[in-house]
Formats: sequence, C-alpha cells, structure tokens
Amino acid sequence: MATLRDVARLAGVSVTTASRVLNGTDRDHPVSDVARAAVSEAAATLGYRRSAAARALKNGHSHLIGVISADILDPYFAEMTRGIEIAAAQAGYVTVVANANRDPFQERSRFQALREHGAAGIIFCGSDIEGAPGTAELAREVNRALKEGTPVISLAPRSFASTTIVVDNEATAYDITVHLLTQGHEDIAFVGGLPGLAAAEMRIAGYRRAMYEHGKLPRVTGHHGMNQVTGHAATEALLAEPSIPDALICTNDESAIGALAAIWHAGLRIPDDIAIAGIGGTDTGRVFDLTSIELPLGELGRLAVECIVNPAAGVPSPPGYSIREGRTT
Amino acid sequence: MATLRDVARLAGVSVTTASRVLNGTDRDHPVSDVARAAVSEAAATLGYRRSAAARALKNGHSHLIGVISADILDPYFAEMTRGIEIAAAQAGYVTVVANANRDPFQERSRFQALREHGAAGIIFCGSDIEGAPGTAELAREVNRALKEGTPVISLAPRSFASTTIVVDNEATAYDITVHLLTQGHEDIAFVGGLPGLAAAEMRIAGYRRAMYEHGKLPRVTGHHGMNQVTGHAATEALLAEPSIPDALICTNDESAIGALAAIWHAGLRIPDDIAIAGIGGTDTGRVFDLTSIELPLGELGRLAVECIVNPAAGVPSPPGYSIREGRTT
DNA sequence: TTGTACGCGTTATCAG
DNA sequence: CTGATAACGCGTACAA
Repeated sequence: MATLRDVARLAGVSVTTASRVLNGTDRDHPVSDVARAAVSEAAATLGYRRSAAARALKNGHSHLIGVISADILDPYFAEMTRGIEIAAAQAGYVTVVANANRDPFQERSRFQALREHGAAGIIFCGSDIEGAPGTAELAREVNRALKEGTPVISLAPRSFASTTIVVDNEATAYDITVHLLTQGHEDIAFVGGLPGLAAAEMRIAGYRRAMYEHGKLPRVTGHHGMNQVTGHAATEALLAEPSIPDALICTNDESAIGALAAIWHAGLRIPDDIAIAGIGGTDTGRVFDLTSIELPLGELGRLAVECIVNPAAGVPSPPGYSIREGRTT
Repeated sequence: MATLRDVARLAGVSVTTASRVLNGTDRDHPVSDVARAAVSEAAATLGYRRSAAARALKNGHSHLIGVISADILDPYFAEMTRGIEIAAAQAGYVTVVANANRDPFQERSRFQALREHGAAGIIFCGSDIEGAPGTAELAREVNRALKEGTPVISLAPRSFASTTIVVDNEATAYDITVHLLTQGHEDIAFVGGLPGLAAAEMRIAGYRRAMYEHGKLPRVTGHHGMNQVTGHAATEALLAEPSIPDALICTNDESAIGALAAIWHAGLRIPDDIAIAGIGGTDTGRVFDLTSIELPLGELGRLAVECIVNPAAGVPSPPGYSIREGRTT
C-alpha cells in the first residue's frame, strides 16, 4: 500500500503538504497550485488510499457508526438501519451492524467491540426487557461511553440513560384501537409482544386504555414473540378457541402479516370475518394493504445519525406518525 | 481512555507482559501467574479497552468484515448478512454493512471505504447487471484488492474475478419448473427479474429450458423488479390480461409474496385458480407456506466468513438446495 | 520469564 | 506558503 510518505516523495513535497491537499485542509493552510497538482497526480498514479486506522488512532475516534439491532432480519429494524446507512454514507461514515437478539450480554459485548473500534456513535434499535439479566452491566457500559463523550442514541424505549428518539408507543396503539372501535369492531384482541419488552408493553397499555374507555374487555394473546412466525402461531391458536374476536391489533406489522397468513390458511375472510391492523409501516404491510400505524422508520435512523455527526444541533424531536387505512379493516 | 501503558504501570509490569496477557499470547511467551493476575486486575479496575485502530495500524488490517449488499431491506440478503454477522462475531470480527442499490458506482465507493478501514475481507451480496456503467471501474478496484491480498467473496454471480460461492441459479429454476410441470400445471408464467441481472437471467434460462423440454411455451412477465412491490404490480397486470396462467414461478420469494398478495386481493384462490412458487427460502415464504426452492442463505454467509477468516482452507463448495412443497401449489 | 525500543500512517504544532 | 517532528496505542524483534 502506498502511504502518504510515498505520495509526498513522488510529488516532491513534504508529508504535511500532501496531507493538506488530500484532506482539503488547504482552507486555513493554503497550498500552491503546483504543489496541489503534483500531490493529486502522485496520489493517482500510486493508487493512494488513506488509512482509516491511522486516522482513527490519531483522532481518537473513527468514522464508524455502530448499530446494535435487536434483529437485523426484522424489516422494522432493517428499515431503520437502512435510514442510518444512507444518512451515514452521505456524511462520510460507514455503518457497522451488530445483531444482539435482545440479549443484554450480547448487546454489551457488541457495544464494547464497537467502542474498541472507536465508533463515533452507537445506535440501539429495539427496546429492552425489564429486569433481564445483564441489563445493569450494559447500563454501566453505556454510562461510561457517555461520560467519555461517545454519543449513544436509542431508537426505542430503553432503561439506560441515552439520547432517545422514539415515537409514543402507547399513543400509537391507543389510536389504532380507537380507530377500529370507531369502525364498529367490538371484540378486539391484541396479538403479540414479549413479557417485559418496553415497547411492546407500552403498546398493550395503549390498547387497554382505549378498550376500557370504550367499555370493552381487552384480550391479550400470543405474548411471546414479535415476528411473523409467532404472529402466525398465536393467531392459529386464537382461531381454535371457542370465541373468535372480530378484529386483531398486532404488536407490529410482522405479527400482523403472520396473523394474516394464519387467517388466510384458515379460510376466513379479511376483513369480513376478522379485521387486522398492525403497527409499523413496512413495505410488506403496504403490499398486503394492511391497516397500520405508519411509523417514519427510516427518518428515525436519519435523525440518529444527525445526532452523532452534528452533536451541537441538539436532540431532534421525534417525527409524528399516521394511520394508514388499508383493506384489512 | 486507559491505555496498555497505564495497565502495565498499575500492574507493575512492562507493556510487553501486559500485552501478552491481554492477548493470550502467553502460549509461546509464558507469563508468571502473579504477573498475569496483576495485569488482569489492573485492566479490570482501569476499565481497559484495547484500541482496534492501533492494532489495525500495527497489523496492517482490522477485524472488520465488509458486506456490500444489493438491498439490505431484502430478506434474501438480510438472511445472508445475518449468517455473516453470526459467523463473524464468533470469530471475533465485526460486520460492516453497506447498501449499494445494485449501482456499480456506489459499490465502488463503498468498496473503497471498506478498504480504507482495512477490512479483512469484503463480501458481495447480490449479482451484477451486465454492461452497467461503472462495472469496469469496480472490477479494476476488486482486482487491486485481490492483488494486495484482501479476500473478496461473491455470494452471487459476478462479472469480476473473485471467490464465488453460489448455488446454480439455472438449476434451481429448472427444478422448480419441472416440479410444477410434473404436478400437471400447463400454462406457467415466470414473474420478475431485472434486465441484465445475472442471477435473474440464469433463473429465467432454467425456467425456459424446462418449459421447452416439456413442449410448453414460456411466458416471462414483470421483468422490472425483484421485490414484493414489483411482484405485486406485475401480477396485477398479468391478471388483467385475457389469458391467465395456471401457475406462477417467481424470480424470488419476495416477488412471490407480492404475487400472492395480488392474487388474494383479486379474490382468486391459491392454488386452485393459480399456483405460486418462489425461489429463496426466507421466513416470509415459510409463514405463507410458499412452495419454493429452499436456499441455504445463512450458510452461504457463514462460508464466506470462513474463507476470510481462514483463507488457507480454500474455497468451500457451495451447499445444495431443496424444494419445499408448500400449500401454494 | 521479563523488558526495551522501534515503527505502523496520520495529523497537529510549531517554526520557518 | 512549506516543512520537520512529535505523538496517537499497540505488538514484536531483540536483548537480557
């Protein structure tokens, strides 16, 4: 690999000058046109590539943005990650993605790895499970990072201290429930979630509040997963029960798609026999024309990157959401 | 940040000894138990974290594995990425994911960024489009990397030289087509693809071969996309035509899911009115019990990591695939 | 078994 | 406008 030294030598200038040209630092440290040209040409013929490692060592941090995702397969987080990646690339950063399976220990080890690599900032996608073992250790680690000046952003409710950019989960579930209630649905069940998972519990709380306010009895089922497979299984079980609800609100679009498949397999009609609504706003939801809360997933990712790249700008207020009325209700 | 020096000083040993303990290099360079204990304790109390930048600078390459994905939102590539991430983490590497939108220019700039970061290896997910502008420049860059010893692995057919781990696309399409033909389907259409996209064209070729061999006329439609949205649109258009096929083979599971939604929306029955098959083997396909070619996506990712982490082992032969018989045919 | 000292490629500082 | 030089944190050849 050609180094800055090599370029400087070939161009007949000092490494300092070469560095200035190659970094556009010739604003405050002017460089003659001849020198600039010579350096550029030398760099081109040598195929010079700068060393991110050396720069990171010198600067104390790299141009890496870390993402710790609860599940990189889940389109919900994938959308966020995509938003992050696009914004990061525009700002000249690269995105390091780590999968953590909602396990605090894995989150911590990934967090540490990211810090070892001098990440400019770390973004958490996915909320945490209350009282899960390892939570305290993770929190301590996050605090240290914060203290040392590494921005940590959470795109979901989190029990540790960090910049948080998140839409109101309780409100989204409340709104979609009221929406179905207003449409005349009576017996609405809530499908999906994970015990202690903050975002999921908040959604259930919103659902409950809406139901109580309308004098209906809430019914929560399939509280053991947040993906298509668990949504499918939970709905299959639900359909086997004596009394079948006339509408389903699912903890996320993924669960809703699973529910849709189950209902379709059972030979029931949507929405005539059972209506379905989700929360999320992913492409799959749109393809099935799912009634859902449309969350600005990619935008959330963009805002998180903003926070890291330009910390001075302060914490942006989370964007709003809207109800998308599909043909599943 | 505490440095190795700090740890060594607190432990009352030299940096060498500290380094040996902290890296497990005390195989060939034995360290006394007292020293080892002292170092470990010092590291713990200081909250020592090693600097990946310094190590990368020293070693000439980092423990980063780069992934250039055609579309990080596509579950097909997301599955691969997940396989990569898991295998990489096990080997002590972190995964850098870049989105390239099948654009050679974007691929090249991401490739360069990854190289600047001293990636130990770079994996391409997604094949390329024949004759697309920028292809030559990308190829040149890849060649340079190869020459300099950076492994480049492609998990899809690619026009540049690189280690390639890929299942036989032509054969998968041929097999699934024969499968449907054998089931008695007569008028089978092929949905999806992208002009010039290697993987897609090979699948179409396999479909054509099977059809010709059975004396049927091939019909390719919706040759303008590989995702749910395009699959949905293509199928909608198809259903509006005077003659409707009795089965659809889709270029991938994503297209198939889109097709399924369109058929469902049109009020037709699956598989009685139209059968559907995909190629892929993603979770969404399984949830809808889609008949499909089950590709070992995660395994492909694992193998790619293997190549990078342990280059001496040589190129693994690509794993096989199987037909999964669902209820959509 | 332990330690000394150098250099990896860059950039900030300071001196011309 | 230009350049010499000193770190940044680590690993390792070499010496003891």
